[in-house]
Amino acid sequence: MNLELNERRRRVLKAVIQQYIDTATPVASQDLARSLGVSSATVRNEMAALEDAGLLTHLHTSAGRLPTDAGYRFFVENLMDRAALSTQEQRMIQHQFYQIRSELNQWIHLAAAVLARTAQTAAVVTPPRAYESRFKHIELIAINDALVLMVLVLHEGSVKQQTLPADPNTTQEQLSRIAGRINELCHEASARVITALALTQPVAQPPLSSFEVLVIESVARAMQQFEEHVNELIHHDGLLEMLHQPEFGQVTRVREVLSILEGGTMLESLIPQALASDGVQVIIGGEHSRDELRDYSVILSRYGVNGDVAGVVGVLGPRRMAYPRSISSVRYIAGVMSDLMGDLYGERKIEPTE
Amino acid sequence: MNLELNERRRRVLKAVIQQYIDTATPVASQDLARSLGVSSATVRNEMAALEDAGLLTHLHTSAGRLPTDAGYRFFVENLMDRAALSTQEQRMIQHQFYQIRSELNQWIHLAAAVLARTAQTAAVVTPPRAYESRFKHIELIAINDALVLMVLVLHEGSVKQQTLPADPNTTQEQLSRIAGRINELCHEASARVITALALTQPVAQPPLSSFEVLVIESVARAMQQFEEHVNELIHHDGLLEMLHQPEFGQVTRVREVLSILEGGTMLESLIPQALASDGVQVIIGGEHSRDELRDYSVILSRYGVNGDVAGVVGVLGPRRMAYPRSISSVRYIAGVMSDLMGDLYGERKIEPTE
DNA sequence: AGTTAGCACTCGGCGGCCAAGAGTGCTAAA
DNA sequence: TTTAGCACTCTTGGCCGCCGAGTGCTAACT
Repeated sequence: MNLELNERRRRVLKAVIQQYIDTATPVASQDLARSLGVSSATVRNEMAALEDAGLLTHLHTSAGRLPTDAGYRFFVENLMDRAALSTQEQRMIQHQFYQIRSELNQWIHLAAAVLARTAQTAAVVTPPRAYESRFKHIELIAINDALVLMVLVLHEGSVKQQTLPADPNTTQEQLSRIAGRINELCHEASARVITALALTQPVAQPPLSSFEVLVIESVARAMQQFEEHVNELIHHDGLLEMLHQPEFGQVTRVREVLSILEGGTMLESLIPQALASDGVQVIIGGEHSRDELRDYSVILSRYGVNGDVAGVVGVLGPRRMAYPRSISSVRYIAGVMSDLMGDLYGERKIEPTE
Repeated sequence: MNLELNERRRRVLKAVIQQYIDTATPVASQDLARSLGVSSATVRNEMAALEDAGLLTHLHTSAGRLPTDAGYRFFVENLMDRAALSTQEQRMIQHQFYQIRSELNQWIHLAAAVLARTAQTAAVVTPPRAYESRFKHIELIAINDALVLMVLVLHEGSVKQQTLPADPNTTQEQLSRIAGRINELCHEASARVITALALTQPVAQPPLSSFEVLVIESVARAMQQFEEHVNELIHHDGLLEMLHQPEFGQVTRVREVLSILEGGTMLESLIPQALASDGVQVIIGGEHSRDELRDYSVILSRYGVNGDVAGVVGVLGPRRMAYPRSISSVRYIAGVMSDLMGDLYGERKIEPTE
């Protein structure tokens, strides 16, 4: 399709899209005549041709032109200028991540906030998730006579906590010994292996106490739950900024976007796809498989350590989105997060256990 | 003021408010005439008297009446029927909390979700916070050659995690020994005490290594940060439900409420106040000190263990809020959460260290 | 004195109408 | 191939008048 367009026609298309993204109003032939050095009539002819090609439309006869999904797609793929972040912006972002580098669970908050601000739309981030979680460490801490706090650390660095009932007279030393034993038994094991361990009492000396079995079962359950639910957690930010866009003039739109962000829409179709692909994904309006996304565009990228742990960052906005800027922002943030995770996991490789 | 109102006048006020809460449209004298057994003219006279008393208004001459802030206040304090949750609802809620009783950090999510659903507005919940955090336990786990994951457990059960740089050749056994030593040194100490510990190298044998000092400093900093920032985390839910209310017909309202929930408005004035008071607080429209809250009502309650750890649950909604139902819901959820926390902390009392 | 029927009056909301303006499509000339 | 000119289309905003809802007041009734 791109071969059919001569240079001037491309220029017209590009100008229409850029101006429409900028002003949110259909662009008239007059608007482009001066900057292109031709008359408005000529521009109209070109526009009509672009409309025949399916790249532009208009809402009614006497209205200016605006891009179709195909128009945006062509723009994103062939026309747009890369809008790299300024070095100053890059430094600021780097600096913010550097400041919280040690607090892993704040990464996604920061990423969403920064992305929402630089791309000027709603941002979504899922926490990093290992392809298969592995047990790293467990700790048992007496809370009171009857309760024990179990802190479970997984290989990719996530920490889960849970309380367990305990025998009234268990001391902290006993708990530490039990934790030590379980740490050895479960060393580097996957959820499946640990589940098996809890079921088939292993030939261990001395045999496992009922409390030890309980702990192992809890570990297995927590790891399973984690694997199942971790990427159901989508953090988002920047909704407020996006509401300033004119497409959110009526509340039904707001409800729509809220239920996309907080309902399961993103998870069910977009996130898995982004996890499975390389590079930055751009999905425009009607290209979505889901009807409720028809009026929105989404830009997503995987981040993380190759073949190890990964999550997704991206933005959601109206079809009329600042694609160049948004794409650059998503790419950049994904890069920064990947680098950070590389520092954490880089030196180590998970090798298959069997 | 409540003495001036005779029985029938109270009935009229109550009926007006209940119907207005229900329908969101000003109520006409005709609407009440039948149910009160008098003519509409009589009702009009009563309404005019209630308007003189400042409890009702109307938007223009030919419109029905609606309550003023003072009217709502009088209703909440003298007129409304307590709307206890049905035993079935109570059982459902209890059950849901029971299912996640072991996962402390999910409490606030569940509380917000349940509250939003039962009260049918936006719910806000802050995590529990101890009046003064105390050190409980620390664990150091090798992540890779150069990084250590520090897991810090505070007395009230919250868990903080952080990565630290380490000497390249530190083994897990060494780390465990260091953790053990720090656990003894910091036992039950407050942030202040630990900060002092890091500064004034204590007379310890053998003297603290530079890594040990780093860990202690990190613990102190994490505890301080926690104390300062913990109730800056407000979780909210139910925004989407609330947007169905007719007062959110225009997007500016939505923006308003979003910036109340996500900006600092709640934290700065409402949360501290709720933490400092007993029972359920109801603040109606213009009673708020903050201008941006003028069109909203807030119902808040502290929850937690007496004198130990506490957080806040509550709802935010339009002035025209289902007060009876919302108040009961907030009270009930606060009770459930307090009970749960009692199970965790009840058996133990924090005694002052000096 | 309290209650009620009756009635005039007020005000918002809605639909219809018109004029203005924006922008196109087409035609014919350069 | 480009462009000037012009008729045509469609939206937008303002204005007008009607209708209905609901009140406030007065006078009659109990």
